[in-house]
Amino acid sequence: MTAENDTFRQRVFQIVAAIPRGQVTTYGDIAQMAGSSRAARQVGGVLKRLPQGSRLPWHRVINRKGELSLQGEDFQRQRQALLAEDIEVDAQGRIDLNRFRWRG
DNA sequence: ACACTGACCTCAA
DNA sequence: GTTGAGGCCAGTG
Repeated sequence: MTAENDTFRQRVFQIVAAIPRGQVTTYGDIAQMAGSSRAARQVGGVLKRLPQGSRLPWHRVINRKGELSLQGEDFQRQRQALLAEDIEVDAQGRIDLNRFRWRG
């Protein structure tokens, strides 16, 4: 966590913070916006290790298939957070990207 | 510097 | 519709 290595993480923070309420985007898209188009996994890594108490809307980030990538209780929490902003998520965690995807 | 991990993605079958 | 293999590359220890 040196000064230089913070750039990717910082960009991810900034991009995720910019996702409007009621919309979602994908790990891959964030990676691309952050300037490293093939670092989709890293976006997940960054969000996984968010400091507790962060107000970043991490729940608005899903995978390319339009599904939540989390499991268990985390899955439930993300689903509730999305439903709370009127995003339609079925029991399988699927979302219609054509309707809720954020276009920057 | 090295080895390993993984909230991903693409493509092939 | 599914599954699996292979690649990707920023974190982590």
